[in-house]
Amino acid sequence: MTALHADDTGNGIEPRGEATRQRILDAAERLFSEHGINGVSLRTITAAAGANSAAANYHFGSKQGLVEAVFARHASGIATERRALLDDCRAAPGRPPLLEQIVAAFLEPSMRGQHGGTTFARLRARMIAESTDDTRRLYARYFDDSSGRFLTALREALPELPAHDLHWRFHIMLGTMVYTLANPGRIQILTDGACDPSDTDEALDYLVPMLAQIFRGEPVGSGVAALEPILKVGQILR
Amino acid sequence: MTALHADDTGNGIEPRGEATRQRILDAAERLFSEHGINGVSLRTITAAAGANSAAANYHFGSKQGLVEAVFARHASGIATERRALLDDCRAAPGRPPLLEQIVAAFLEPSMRGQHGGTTFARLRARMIAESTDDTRRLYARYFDDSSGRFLTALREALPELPAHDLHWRFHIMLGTMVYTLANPGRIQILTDGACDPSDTDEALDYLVPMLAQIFRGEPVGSGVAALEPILKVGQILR
DNA sequence: GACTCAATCAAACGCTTGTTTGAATATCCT
DNA sequence: AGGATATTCAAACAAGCGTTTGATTGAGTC
Repeated sequence: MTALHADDTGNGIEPRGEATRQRILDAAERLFSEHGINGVSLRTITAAAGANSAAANYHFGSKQGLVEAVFARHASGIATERRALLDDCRAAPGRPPLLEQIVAAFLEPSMRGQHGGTTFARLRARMIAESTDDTRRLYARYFDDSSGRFLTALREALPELPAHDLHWRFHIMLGTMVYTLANPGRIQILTDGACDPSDTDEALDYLVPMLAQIFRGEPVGSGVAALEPILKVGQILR
Repeated sequence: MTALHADDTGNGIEPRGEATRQRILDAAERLFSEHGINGVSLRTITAAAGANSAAANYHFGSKQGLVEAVFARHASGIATERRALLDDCRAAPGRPPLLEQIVAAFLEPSMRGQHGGTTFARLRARMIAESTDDTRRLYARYFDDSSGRFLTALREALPELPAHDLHWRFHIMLGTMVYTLANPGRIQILTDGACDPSDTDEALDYLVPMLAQIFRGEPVGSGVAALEPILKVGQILR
């Protein structure tokens, strides 16, 4: 009744409690993504996992420990696959790498079925929005490095785009991705099903070329200037 | 010690408990937006408001009642101002209405200082991500009508854009707005402060022309077709 | 078969939660 | 003044929370 769990040592045999551990992780991932982290109790999770109420604390130390374990289970996989796909882009025959390919390399690991699928995606979106200091640190630890790599790759692919524009468009890409992952259902009602962001395959098919087009668009500074004679943006309404 | 509060009847004098009511609303708005709805207790709120622990239940019936009151206080104002600004667009001299103007009419009421400012904006973003059935219904009740109006206005402004593209771009606009409102601080670190989405004025100056440019972009279907000889999107990586 | 030790279990810990209660207080009306 | 009413208050309620405890289990080792 003492120490925390030690990771699978790599040999074929697994620790005896591993099955329970996984069931708790699965239940926690599902319930956290459905009701938010503060919205689910450890008792609910362990009950759903068919385990004793004390099992979560035994295997993960605390609720926060369980949260981090749930997050780490897929986050590192996503970050790793992102890096690999980005390297593939750069090693491609026709360089510089195609913008679509970079965008796809960023989005696919999050939105395709592996790495927890839509359930884990929804949890990530929740964490970004809930965004306590704990979760923010957690998110940054796993994803800031990969985001940084993509920013430099994008800068190489778009050498003429001002940094200001690049960062804002990256921000748009992140926002779109998170919103797509977080929202299974609202938009379809509004649009009579003309687009379905909860179908992540359809979402990828649209978002990858669309975001590439956004990155390729001319810098917005000049766009504003061209518009100025007509109406100064930012003063339009006030 | 019985009935719930009745709204200000419009005459100069206000009910006696109105001051407390407002202090509770203010404290709740701030704390909800900082820690999420499930992350704050009524006791914390009433303490921050300098009121008795029972005051929240007295004035709003229940915690859910307080949540709805906090939301309603600014949501209806935002929706109303949106409608008014959209009508202004259509009454403008040079028709069809400028795309920038429509986008600004959609974003400004949420992102400018009135209607709760960044605090309430953050709360909205949280609610979208938390997205229980209750909050979803609440959000829809106040904003679906205005979103619908903007969709038809955009369709008029862009008659040649397929509905599918229009809806997806609207989705991108929503996601970008929510992400901008939800995230005070992460991107700046990543980008050395080259863009600051938490400064909502700077955000508006960039997002309005950028989103207009996005809406004006050519339909993505044809973009994919043009790309097909090189690489079929959606099969790029798998 | 005895020993070991990770894993499970029922039970309890102290604390916080949302909500209710009934008395005390403040304000207004006549 | 006095009575009516709206609001505040301290206190309590049952329920649920995260966590800890100490006994019990059961597979692996000697």
